[in-house]
Amino acid sequence: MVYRYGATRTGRDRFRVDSAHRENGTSGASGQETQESARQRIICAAIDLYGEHGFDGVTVKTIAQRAGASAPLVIHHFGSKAGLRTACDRYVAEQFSRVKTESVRRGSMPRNVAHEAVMANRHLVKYLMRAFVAGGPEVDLLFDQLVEDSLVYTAEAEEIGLVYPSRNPRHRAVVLLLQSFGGLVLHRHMERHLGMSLVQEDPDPEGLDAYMATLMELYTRPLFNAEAYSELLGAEQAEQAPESSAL
Amino acid sequence: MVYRYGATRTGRDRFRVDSAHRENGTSGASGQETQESARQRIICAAIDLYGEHGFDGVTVKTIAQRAGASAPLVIHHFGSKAGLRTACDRYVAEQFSRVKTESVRRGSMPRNVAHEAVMANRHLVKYLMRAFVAGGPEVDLLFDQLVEDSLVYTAEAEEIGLVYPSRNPRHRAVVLLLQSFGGLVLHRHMERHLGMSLVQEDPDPEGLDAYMATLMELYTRPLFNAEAYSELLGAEQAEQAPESSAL
DNA sequence: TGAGGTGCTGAATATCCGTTCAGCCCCGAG
DNA sequence: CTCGGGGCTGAACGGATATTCAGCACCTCA
Repeated sequence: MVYRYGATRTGRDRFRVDSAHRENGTSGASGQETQESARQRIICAAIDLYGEHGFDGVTVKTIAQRAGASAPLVIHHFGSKAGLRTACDRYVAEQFSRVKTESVRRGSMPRNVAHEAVMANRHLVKYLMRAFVAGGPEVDLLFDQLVEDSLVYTAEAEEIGLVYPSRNPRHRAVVLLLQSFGGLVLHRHMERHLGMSLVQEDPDPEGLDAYMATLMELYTRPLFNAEAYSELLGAEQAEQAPESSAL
Repeated sequence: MVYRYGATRTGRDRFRVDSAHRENGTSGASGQETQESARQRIICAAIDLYGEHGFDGVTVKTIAQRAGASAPLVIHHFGSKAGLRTACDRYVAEQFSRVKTESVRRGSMPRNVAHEAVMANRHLVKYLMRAFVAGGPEVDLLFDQLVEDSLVYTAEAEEIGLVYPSRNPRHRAVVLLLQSFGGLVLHRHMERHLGMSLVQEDPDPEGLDAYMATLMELYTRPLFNAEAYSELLGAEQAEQAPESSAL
């Protein structure tokens, strides 16, 4: 009963990381990998269940069962439930960095990296969203790295003329990242309203196209009329209202 | 030891709702309100603590202590912890609708409503973000109402010429709402990177201005060069990549 | 063959937490 | 004054859960 991510490898799954790639816990781990090590199975099960039900919605026993192991074994390997949590954080961070390095080695266009990486590793992303709202040292670091990567990619895109420059590229990167993740964290409501979300099992193409079209509209055309806005702002007497219904 | 929201009423607090406004549980509740009822105190304490630590991070006992009551009293009033949760959901939804109706009665510009409402009711917003990611009937309904409201406001803004029309206003409203809430849900990282967040205690003005400037830049000027983008898209052979690093 | 070590488990433990119970205080009605 | 009831509490209960413990199976090396 070995648990395995996903089902079939479609064309879009180029970016999926191999879940069987073992992260060596102790340096001299005597290799015995006729099949996935229990430690690895536990981590994968935990990531899936945590991503689905949140950190507090899953018991150690449930994770162990899903991994085909016993609860004490989980403790044996990770010391405690918190230890498992940080192990998962580390594992996810490592996998994401692997995705990144592999995609640059493959010479992919940077503009595809993030999106395809998300699509191909839903479990990891779902976990990551939970982790981002919960916070934690490992995961904060990962977020920071995403900001840096985003800055690099955006700069490259600027040079091609694909992206317009910003007065404060770093701030723009952070805000864009936060906004993008917002749609993932609240995928529940995205599913309810748009009929799809990026992390659901089988996103139907038309819903995805609708979402992408909306994003493209938002990002290729202005939303506010800047002149009308500042005009209106000047017309109102003392109302200090720097922003609009966009929160 | 009566717990009370906030401290002093500044000019910006026009939109704050009166936390003492009692929601009548049983219809014929014999009124005895020399001070805030315990039921109300418990709800306020729960909203604060839930918003701060999440639904699973707080015990009934903690809530009771904060409200100056005992754990059994919480159960006595709400039946169970889940009952308290739905009572909080209902209360928050009611407060938000109150904010809305009061602001329209006051004749405020709709474009200010959302932003100022957020600023003035941080506890409610913090709770709401937790509730949005957790989901639930009451809270889903509230989200849907926010979408509808946003549609109305945006339509009005369109007529003034403040906002440009969209091919699919509803989709745009949903995506904008999700993106905006993303920044609130992940306020942790917004604080770490921008030095402020909309739900923190005392947002320093310069950080807020920086954030607003970033938002305005994003919403008044295009981010992508549409021509360059579609050109690039046509140039690439079979790469089906509908979107970019914006996730 | 035996010793030791590793991976793993079932049962037991300790703790926490939501909930129940029996009863107190206080106030208003008869 | 007495009765009754509502608001409220301390103590106890029961279930769930992370963690510990003692030991089993198996494998390796002497």
